[in-house]
Amino acid sequence: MREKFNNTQPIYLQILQRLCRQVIRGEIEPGAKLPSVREMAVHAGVNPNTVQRVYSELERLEIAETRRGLGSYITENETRLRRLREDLKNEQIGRFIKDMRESGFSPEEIMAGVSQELKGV
Amino acid sequence: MREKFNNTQPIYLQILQRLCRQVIRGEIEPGAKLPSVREMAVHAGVNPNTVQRVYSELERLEIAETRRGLGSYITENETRLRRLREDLKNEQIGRFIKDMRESGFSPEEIMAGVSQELKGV
Amino acid sequence: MREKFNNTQPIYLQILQRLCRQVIRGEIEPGAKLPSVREMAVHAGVNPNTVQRVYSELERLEIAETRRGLGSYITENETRLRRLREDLKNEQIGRFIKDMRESGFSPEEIMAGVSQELKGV
Amino acid sequence: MREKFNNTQPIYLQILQRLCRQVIRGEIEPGAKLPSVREMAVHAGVNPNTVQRVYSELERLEIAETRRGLGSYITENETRLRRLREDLKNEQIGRFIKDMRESGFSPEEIMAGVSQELKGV
DNA sequence: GTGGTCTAGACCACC
DNA sequence: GTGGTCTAGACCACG
Repeated sequence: MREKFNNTQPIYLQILQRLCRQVIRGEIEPGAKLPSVREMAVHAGVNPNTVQRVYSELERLEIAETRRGLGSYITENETRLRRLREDLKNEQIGRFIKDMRESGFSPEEIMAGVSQELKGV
Repeated sequence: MREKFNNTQPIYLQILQRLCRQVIRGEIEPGAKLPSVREMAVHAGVNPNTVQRVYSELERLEIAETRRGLGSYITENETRLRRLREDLKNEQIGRFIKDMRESGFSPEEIMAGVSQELKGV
Repeated sequence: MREKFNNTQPIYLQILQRLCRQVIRGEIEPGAKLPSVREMAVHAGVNPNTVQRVYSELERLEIAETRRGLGSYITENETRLRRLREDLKNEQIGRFIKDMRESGFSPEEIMAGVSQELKGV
Repeated sequence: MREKFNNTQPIYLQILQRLCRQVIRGEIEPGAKLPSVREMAVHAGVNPNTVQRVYSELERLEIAETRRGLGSYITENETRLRRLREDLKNEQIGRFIKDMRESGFSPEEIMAGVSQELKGV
C-alpha cells in the first residue's frame, strides 16, 4: 500500500510540499507534533530515509524543530509562519509571471487567462 | 565558450524550452531550418548527443520535423503552432492556479498578487 | 556473451519489441519488476544507455513505470495492457491489409494466403 | 514542391516500393520506359542520387534494366514479373503471420481479425 | 553534409 | 542500490 507519487519530482519534495501547504493552510497548527519518522514512512509507503530528509528540510526552513527524544514539532512562531506564507506566495507568482513573459504572453493575456481560470473552476 | 545552464534542470530540457519559447514568440518562423545537430552542439558548448535528444523531443511534440540527410525544420503547420501556444498557456495557468489554491490562497489574493506583479512592482 | 541482434533494426527497438511481446503474451505479469538497467545491460551484452532508452520508451508507452531509486515495474493497470494488446493487433492487421491491397492483391487472394499459411504449409 | 515521405523509412525504399507496386498491379506495363533519373528526381523533389539508387535496386531485382544511353526499362520477362508478385505475396504473408504468432495471437484470432478488416473496409 | 545509434564510462540525486 | 543525464567519440545509412 503505497501512495501515488509523481515521477517527475523527488518524493521527498512532494511530501515536503504537502506538509508545507497543510501548515500554511492551517490544517496543521503551530506547535503540533508531527508523526514519527517511522510512522510517516509506513503510512506513506516510503523509505524512512526519505521521511528523514523531509524533516531535515523542515528544520532547515525553520518550519519544524526536533526535540531530542520527543519528536518533531511545527514551530510555534506564528510570525515565522505568516512570513513563510507571504514568501511562498510571492515566489510562486513571480516565477509564474516570469515564465509567462518569457514565453511571449502579454500582461493582458495573462490577466485574462488567470481571471477566467479562477472563475471557471 | 559554453553557454550558462542551470544545474537544477537537465540541459536538454533547458535547450528544448528555449527553442519552444522562441517558436511560440515567433522569433523562429514556421518552416525555418534549425542548425544541424553538430552546429548547435558546438554553439551551445554541449555534446551532440544532448542536442540530438532535444531535436527528437521537438519532433515528438510535432514542433519540428527532420528530413533525412537534410536537417531539422520547424513545422510549417501554423495551426499546430497556434494550438501549441494555447496549450502551453492554459497548462501554465492551470498549474499555477492549482498550486496556489492548494496552498490555501484565495482567488482575490491570487488576482491581487498577479495584478501587482504585472504592474512591475 | 552477447545476444544476437538484427543489423537492420536498432538494438533498442529489438529489445523493446521483445519486452512488449512478453508482456502481451503474459510471460511478464502486470506489476512485475524488470531487471535493473545495469543488470539487463550485462545480460544482453549491451551498453546501459541502450537499455535506458528501452525503459524510457516503455514508460512513454505506459507499459512500465519507474519508481525512483527502486527500479522499473510493468504497469498493474490490466485494462491498459488489454487495450495495448488490441491496439497492437489492429495496427498490425491494418497495416498488413493496407500493404497487400496497395500491392494489388484481392481480398480472396489475401484470405486464401493467410489461411494456407496458418495451416502450417 | 516535395512529395510527402515517411521519416521512418529511407526515401529510396519508399520510391522503390511504390514502383514495385505499380509494376505488380500492372499500372506500369512490361517493357515500359521509366522516366530519366533527373526527371524523376525533379518530379519527386528528391536528390538524383536517391533516384539513382532506386534504379540500381530495380536492376538488382531484375525488375528493370538499363540500356546505355537510352534509359531504364521495365523488364519484358512476364514470368519474372509473375514470380515477383508471388514472392512478394508470400513474403508479406509469412512475415505478418510470424509477427502475429510471436505476439501471442492465436490462429483463430488472426483469421477473425483479417476477415473482419477485409469486410469492414 | 545530415541525423540516428551505440559504446565506454562518468557523475548525480534519490531511495 | 536505483534511474537519469552527460561527455567523448565512433560508426552507419542516407541525401
